[in-house]
Amino acid sequence: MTALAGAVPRMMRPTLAQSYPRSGFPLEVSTPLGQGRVNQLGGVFINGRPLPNHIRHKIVEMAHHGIRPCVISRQLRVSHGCVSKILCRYQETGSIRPGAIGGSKPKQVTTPDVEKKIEEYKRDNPGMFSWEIRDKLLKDGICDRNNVPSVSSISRIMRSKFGGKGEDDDDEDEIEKKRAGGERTEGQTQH
DNA sequence: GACGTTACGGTTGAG
DNA sequence: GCCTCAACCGTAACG
Repeated sequence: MTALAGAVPRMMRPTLAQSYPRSGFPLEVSTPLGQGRVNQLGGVFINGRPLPNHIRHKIVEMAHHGIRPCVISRQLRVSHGCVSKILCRYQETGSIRPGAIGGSKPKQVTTPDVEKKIEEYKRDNPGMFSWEIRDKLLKDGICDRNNVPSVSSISRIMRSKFGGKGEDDDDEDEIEKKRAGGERTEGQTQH
């Protein structure tokens, strides 16, 4: 992360494809969650996806009990780099949850201020269209032509704020369930 | 042997 | 509705 682009690589290592005997990873297992892979410790993981919440929870819990990271790594079959990362983050933020994956860098148009204003407009006039809100943001001087959010951004914000689902209580278990359900259906459609 | 760090391929989602 | 791209993920390996 802190590696500079032009810096001389400190270590030359084989590519992952070379490290793993076949198809980039050692083993592929079919799990209800889709593309599961098996790491060197025999643990199942999904490349690019966060570890399940209960595993993350367990890592923190075991660390709390004074169990050493290497033992946690072996017991839960999670790479020690991952254990170290999760514990580090937990110490810094107090949260075991993964960061927000995906999304573009905010273009500084949908600032909390703007979001608040959009909410306000929508509350005042629920029938208001996105383009009208956009217009009003300009008119009220909240944004100018350069930083006004796009119509699709506005409708996205409105969907998240007024979409009908209780967006605020993003309970971890709910997220887990949603994810598992979504991925299961995905798998089913493929299967 | 334990642990911090980094390169890598992969996934995700806002714009 | 599709594409792009930056941010994050976990693993493996180095030091």
